[in-house]
Amino acid sequence: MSEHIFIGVAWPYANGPLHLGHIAGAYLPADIFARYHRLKGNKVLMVSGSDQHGAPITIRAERESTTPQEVVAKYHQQFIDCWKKLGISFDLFTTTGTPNHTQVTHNIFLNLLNKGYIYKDKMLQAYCPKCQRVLPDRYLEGTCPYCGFTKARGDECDACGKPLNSWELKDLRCYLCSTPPRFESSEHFFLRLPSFQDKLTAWIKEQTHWRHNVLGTTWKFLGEGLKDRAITRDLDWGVTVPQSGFERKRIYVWFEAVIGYLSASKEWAKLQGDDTAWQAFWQDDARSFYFIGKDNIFFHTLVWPAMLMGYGGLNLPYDVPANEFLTIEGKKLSTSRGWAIWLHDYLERYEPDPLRYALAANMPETGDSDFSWHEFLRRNNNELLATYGNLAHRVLTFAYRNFDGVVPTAGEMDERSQSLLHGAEVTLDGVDKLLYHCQFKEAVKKSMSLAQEANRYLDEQAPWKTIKIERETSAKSVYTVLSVLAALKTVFYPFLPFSSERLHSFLGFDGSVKEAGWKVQFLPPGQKLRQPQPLFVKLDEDVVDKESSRLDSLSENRQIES
RNA sequence: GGCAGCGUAGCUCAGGGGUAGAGCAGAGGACUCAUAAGCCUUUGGUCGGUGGUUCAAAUCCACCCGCUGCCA
Repeated sequence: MSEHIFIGVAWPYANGPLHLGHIAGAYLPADIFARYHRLKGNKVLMVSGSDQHGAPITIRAERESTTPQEVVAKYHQQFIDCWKKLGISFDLFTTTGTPNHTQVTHNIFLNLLNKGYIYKDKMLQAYCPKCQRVLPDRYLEGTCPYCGFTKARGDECDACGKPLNSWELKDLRCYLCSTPPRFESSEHFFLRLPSFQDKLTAWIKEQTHWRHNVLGTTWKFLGEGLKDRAITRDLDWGVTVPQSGFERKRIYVWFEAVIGYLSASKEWAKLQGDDTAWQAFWQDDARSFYFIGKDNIFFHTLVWPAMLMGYGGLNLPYDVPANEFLTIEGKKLSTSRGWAIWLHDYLERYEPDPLRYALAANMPETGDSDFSWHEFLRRNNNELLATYGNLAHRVLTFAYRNFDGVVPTAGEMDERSQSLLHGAEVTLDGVDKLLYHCQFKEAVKKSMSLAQEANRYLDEQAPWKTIKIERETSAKSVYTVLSVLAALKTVFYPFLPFSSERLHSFLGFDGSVKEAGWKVQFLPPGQKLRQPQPLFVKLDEDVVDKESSRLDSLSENRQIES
């Protein structure tokens, strides 16, 4: 039976390029999951988009003497290019800047307002008279009252780690121009999160299938007690507030960005020519999955569900398989210090599949994990290429040369060969279950072990020997391994779509792996093979040194600049 | 500071009350179809530290140390 699977992926902030942490954390697992479900014959809707609002973008635009719209457009285009090159198969990747998004946001805002989940109140805000801008906490700087650090931010002291309220700081000033701010009273809307506390608690209790880290974080927030949160800001860049008197205010990004999941679904439906097509993914038995980094858990397990509960009639998340963080060469990623590997930069120089493999095989599912160029090289050369790529290449070239370029007729299958074919089906089944439960790392491992088993079989059978004595025996072994390759291109498809498609074609199939479905696609004897080529490129050892020094120099330059 | 997660073989990571696991790296071997890839065998860890609960702890508890994140 075909299922409806909604996949929401964290909205990247259109303020800078994407790095490997973003990919390992959200985009790659989401794409693996989407491809898997499509192959299973399920209906998948995977959406996301550029988050284009918020103060950092306006400030960046001012610094670069351009407009927020131009900053956003630049990165939005870069994101789209990256998705294409890396094979992240969104059904729609839009932005929060569409009229549709504004309309959907207004609809939810007014709905929650009418039901009393949103109320109006006054709050004090810091305002910089020189920048003529309301200053969010992190744009305030001053001296920490606890440790005396002179560059503490309005929300937290970087030196002693204490959380702060901006008015506690001594010598308070604007982070951008050092002018002392003045505090003004301003009217804003607030979301009554506490009124969802009980319902959320009851709902979270049922989510026993969620990851431990996600549940742990969620319970922590519930335990502390939810608090009301402002959902509007004094800004001019953002989604407008549909209330008179609020013409110069905008909806706070955190509130409208999560609504993007719904507005993107509606936009997708319109593009399909069926305005109601989104409903099948948001109602009834449809299950929704949200792929995010651990920093985003609060918004996806509590805030967004609360908004949905208040709104009514739409499915709450079925799962939020948040990943932990990726470190680079053992050090934490830092965009401001230039300690990052940028996706667009990687894709200019290397193939997508090896990266997908390296990140999936070591995905930060249960804890932070590390990416190093040495490890990347090893994964590519010793696992991907040596175990899987070489298996494909040795069998395909052997069949191509010795059996007239066609799939040989197997003849009678012995027990060993049958058990390997059975093993292929067991693997398919096992990977199926693992992917169903979002256990990506295990799924890669299990897939690779099938390739290992096939290598072992091939060595035992030695068709290169038997072909000199008994052609049928050799044909049987070759046929068996070709069938295992057919299974491998299927199990690996979610992880390695590009090489799977190539293998699919070398095996003589037409069309895409997608159409073949999640099953061992046995080869018709006599099917014409295509001239095989190596699936993966061996990387030279000096890649490690080159990339490491590149990383160091980028990082140093960045520090000199700032 | 509070809270959460993590700390397991040289490296990257699984496991999670009952004789320590995988892959890679290292060592030895047989083979040669293949991108000098593959296969077999093998070295290697008192599971961050100290206490405690238990017949039994890497696994539970307490405290400590280190790393990471969150504090809306």
